[in-house]
Amino acid sequence: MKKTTTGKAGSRAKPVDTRSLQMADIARMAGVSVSTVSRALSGSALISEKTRTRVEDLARTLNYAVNIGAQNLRLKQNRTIAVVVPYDRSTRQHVSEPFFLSMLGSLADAITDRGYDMLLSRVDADELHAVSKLVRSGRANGIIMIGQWRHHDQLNELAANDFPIVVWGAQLPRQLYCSVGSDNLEGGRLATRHLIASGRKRLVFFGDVDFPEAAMRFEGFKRAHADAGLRVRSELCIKVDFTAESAREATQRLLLSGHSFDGLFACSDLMAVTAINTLAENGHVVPDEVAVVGYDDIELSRHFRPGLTTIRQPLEQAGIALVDSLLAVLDGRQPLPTVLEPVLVERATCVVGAKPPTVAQRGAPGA
Amino acid sequence: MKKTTTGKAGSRAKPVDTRSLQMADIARMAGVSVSTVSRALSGSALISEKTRTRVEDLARTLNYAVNIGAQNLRLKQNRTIAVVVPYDRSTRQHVSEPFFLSMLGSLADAITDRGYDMLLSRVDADELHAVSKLVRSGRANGIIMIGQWRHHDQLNELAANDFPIVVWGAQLPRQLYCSVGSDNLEGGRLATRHLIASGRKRLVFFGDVDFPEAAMRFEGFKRAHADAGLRVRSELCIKVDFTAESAREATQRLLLSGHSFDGLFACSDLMAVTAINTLAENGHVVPDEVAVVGYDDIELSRHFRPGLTTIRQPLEQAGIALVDSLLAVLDGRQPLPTVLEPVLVERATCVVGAKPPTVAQRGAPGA
DNA sequence: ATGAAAGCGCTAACAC
DNA sequence: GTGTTAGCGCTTTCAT
Repeated sequence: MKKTTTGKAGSRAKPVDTRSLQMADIARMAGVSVSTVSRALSGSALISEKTRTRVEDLARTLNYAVNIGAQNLRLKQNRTIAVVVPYDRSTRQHVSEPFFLSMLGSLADAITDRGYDMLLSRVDADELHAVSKLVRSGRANGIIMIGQWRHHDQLNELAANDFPIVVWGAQLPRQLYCSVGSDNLEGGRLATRHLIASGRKRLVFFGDVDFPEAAMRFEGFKRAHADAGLRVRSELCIKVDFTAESAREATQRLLLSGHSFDGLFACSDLMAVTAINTLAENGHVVPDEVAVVGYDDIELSRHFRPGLTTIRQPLEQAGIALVDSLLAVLDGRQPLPTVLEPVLVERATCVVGAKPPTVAQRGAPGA
Repeated sequence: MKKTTTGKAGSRAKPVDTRSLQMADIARMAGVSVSTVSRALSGSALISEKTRTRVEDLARTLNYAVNIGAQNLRLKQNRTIAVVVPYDRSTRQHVSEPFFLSMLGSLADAITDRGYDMLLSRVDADELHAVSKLVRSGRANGIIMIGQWRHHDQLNELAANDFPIVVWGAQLPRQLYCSVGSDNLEGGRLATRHLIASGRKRLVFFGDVDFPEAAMRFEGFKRAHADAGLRVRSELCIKVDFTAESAREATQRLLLSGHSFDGLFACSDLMAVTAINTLAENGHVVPDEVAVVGYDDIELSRHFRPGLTTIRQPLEQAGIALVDSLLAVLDGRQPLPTVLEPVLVERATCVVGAKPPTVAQRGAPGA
C-alpha cells in the first residue's frame, strides 16, 4: 500500500460543517411556521397549493432533506431492517462464502424495494443474544438472520418474547419463530434420486448433520435410498463441515479407506467442487467413475468444469419471503414458515441417461 | 413456494408492543433521576460506585438498551457508514457479482471493527446524486461507494461541497474526492508481462475502456508490450463489458474473425472464465494454445479448472483503507488517495517456464 | 454526587 | 390553511 502525492493536499484541519439545514431555516425563508413546512413536505392535504410549491421549491433548491433520526424519534419508527450474519469462529464460516453473499444481494433488493434501509451486522455466533440489542436500542425494527445456525433454542427464546426476527433455515419442530428456507428434505431426495437414476448405487454423503439443514438433506438422502430399495452405507456417510479444507480431507480419507463408491452428494457446492478436484488429483474421473451432485447452485457451479449438477435454492424468492415475513411480524401478525421448493439443475457431473459408471477408465489409478 | 401448516397459528392481530423500556423507567425503579441513569450508563466519573452498580444491574436485568436514535439526535452524531453500490441498469451490474460481494464482506468487517454500523444501499447509477441524501438526512455520516463508475464529474461535484465520500476505484487526474483502489496500470502490466514471459506474442485484451479501471489496465497492457518491444494488435483489443454474456459473444466473434492469438488478458475473472469455456467448447485448449490471465482473484478462480492465473486485488486492505479514509474525512482531514499493489497469482492458465504455445494440439479443430 | 430543565429536529394535536 | 405547543428519549449545562 502506498500513498500517492497526486490529489488533494495534506491534512488541513477543517472540520466538516455538519450543521446542515433544518426545517426552521426553510420555515424562516418561506415566511411560514415549521409545522407548515413539515406538512408541506409530507404531502399533507391541509396545505394550500401555493405554500406547498414555495416550500418544496425552497427545499429542493437548498438541497434540504428531513432529518430521519428526528423524524423516527418522533414517529417511533425506523424503517430499518438488520440483516445479521452470525460469525462462527470455530467453523470460520465467513461472510464471503458465496452463498451468503448471494443471499445478501437478494435481501438488499427486497428490502430496498419496500422502502426500508438495510443494516448489515455481523455478530459472533456465541453472542447471539446480542442481536436483540439491535432492536431494543432502536437501531432496527427487526432482524433477518442468515446462516447455518445451531441456535434453535436461543431463537425460540427470543421469539417467545415477541421479538421480531425471521430466520433463514430449516423448519423445525416446536419452532416459535418464523423461518424461511428451502425444503431440505426434498432437496436431498432430489439429489439422491438423480444419482440413483444415473445408475449409481454406492453413494457417499458429505455434510454436517449437526446443522438442521444438513440433517434434513441427509434424511432426504435416506428416503431416496428407501424409495429405490437401496440401503444407505453408513461407512460412506461422512461428517464434513462447510469448508473447502474439510471436504478435501474427507475425500482423501475416503479414498484411503478403500471403500468403493460411484456417487457423491455434497451439502454445498463448495464441498462438491473441492471433492471433485481432490478426486481428479487422485486420478478419478467425474462423472465417469463418480457422479456428483452439490447444493446451492452458486455462481461457481455454472462455470466449473465439468459443470456441476446441483440443487438450486431460489434465493430471489427467499429474500422476498424473508422480508415480507418480517414485515408481517412487525405488523403484529404471525406469518407461517415458508418452504421454498429446491430445483435440480442438471449439468455434467451427474447426468441421467448417460453411460453407467466405470470402475476404472483411461487407466486411472486407484479406485 | 408453499405455506406449511406446521408452526404458529394463523394471524391473530396482536400488535407487537414496541413501547420498550426507557431511561425514565430505570430511573424510577432505581429511585434516582434520569440524568443519573444517563451518567451511570455512560460511565461518567461523577457517579458514586454504589449508584452506578445499582443502575447497571437494573439495566442488565431488565434488558435495557439506550435508544440510539434519541442519543444520536441529542449528540448530533450517528455512527453509521453507508456503503453504496451503484446499480447500473444498462450493464446490469449486480450486487451479486462475486467481486462486489467480497468487497462487502471486507467492508463489513472493517466498519464493525471500528464500532460503526453499516448501511447497505443500492442506488441507480443514473440517480447518483441521491446518495447525498443519505448524509443530508442524517441516515449516515458518510458514504463509501463501490462499483465500476464512470461518474467522475458527479463525484467531484459532491466532493467540492465537502461531502464525506470515499470511493473504490482508479485514481484520476484532477480528482477532488479520496479514492482507494488498486494500481490498475501496474495490474495490467503484471498480467501482460506474465503472458509475454510465458512466450505469448499475439495478445487479446478484453475490457471496457469506458471504465477508468479497465482503461488503466489497458494502459498497462500497452506498456508491457512496449517494454518487450512488441506491438499491440488493435484488432485483438475488444470492448467487453463486465458480464459473462458479453465475454462469450466477444470470444465467439474473435474466433470467427480468424485473427490468430495465443494469449488473453481479461479485465475480470468472470470474463476470463467465460472466455476459457467458450474456447474449450470450440476445441481450443487453455493454456496450451491460448494462455489466459484474469483480474480480481475471486473465489471461483481458485476452484476453476484449469486454475486461473489472475491479478489479485487486496480486498482486506481495501476495506480497511476505505473505512479509515472516510473516518479521516469525517474528522475534517483530507486523506490522500490510496493505491494498493495488485499481485499476480500464478495458477495453470498462464505459467511462465512451461512449454511454449502450440498452434494445434490434440487435433483441436480451428485455430 | 445528584436533580431540574433545556433542547437535539421533527410531527401532531389543538387552537384560531 | 396556518401557527402554537407539547413532546419523541436522550444528554448536559447549571444549580444544589
